[in-house]
Amino acid sequence: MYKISEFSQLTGLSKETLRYYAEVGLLEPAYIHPDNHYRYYDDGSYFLALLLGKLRGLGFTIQEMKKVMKDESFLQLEALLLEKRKKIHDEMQVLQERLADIDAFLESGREEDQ
Amino acid sequence: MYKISEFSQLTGLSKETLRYYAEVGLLEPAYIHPDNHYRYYDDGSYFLALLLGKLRGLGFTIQEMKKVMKDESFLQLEALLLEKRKKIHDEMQVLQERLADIDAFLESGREEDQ
DNA sequence: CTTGACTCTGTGGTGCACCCCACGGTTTAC
DNA sequence: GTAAACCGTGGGGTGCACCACAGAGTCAAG
Repeated sequence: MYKISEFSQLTGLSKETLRYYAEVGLLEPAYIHPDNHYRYYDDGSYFLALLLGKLRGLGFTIQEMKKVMKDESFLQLEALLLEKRKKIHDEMQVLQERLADIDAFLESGREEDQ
Repeated sequence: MYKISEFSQLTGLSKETLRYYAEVGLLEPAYIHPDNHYRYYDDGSYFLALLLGKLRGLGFTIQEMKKVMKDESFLQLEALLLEKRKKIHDEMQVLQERLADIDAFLESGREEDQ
């Protein structure tokens, strides 16, 4: 059982982030001491925290991470990763269109100069 | 001279957006009646509002639009468009890397299953 | 036992680009 | 003249993912 500071160092997630993740129900501590309300994390938490850190790095939002955590067996993890993959792809499409729009705008500006 | 509602319809920018753009110094009304504080817009405003609407569609932030408006001659417009173009390009790079990371993660998951 | 390090809760702030609402004054059309 | 439509200001709220801080309680080491 780790206290929050130690767990923070183990996982690379800040104490505030851990508190926040607990608050939104993303990663609850394994145990909370009833008297002082200290949060205690265990090795199971550790595994989950690493996964969350990884997903965060991949650009997952809190809501998307929640979907991942809801399924304790992680059988859906692959599907959710593919879903995220598609979202990112769609975002890239939008950016691609913006690039094209800017190019068109630049082009129209150059014509006016002639 | 147009009052805000009419100008909103002409430009496609909502009244709240016009109020907001005035507040942040992006597009000031051509005239403000000293008694009732009504905002009045003219044809010069119209041109600028159309440009702002266009830039907004291209994903420009307020700060980026401010840069455009600071230069009344719009001689820098092309440079600012190219600057934005680069930013979008960089964003796409980030997304591209995320896609690759997700793919790598998917791949590592599949290996474990064997 | 003391002291310093740790923890908790609750609240406020961040940046972005607005939207919405209440309240009160104004204008316009009839 | 009156009622409907309009305008203003000020404030609060939105969603995201935290960070910062104050004040109070708690733990661990010497």
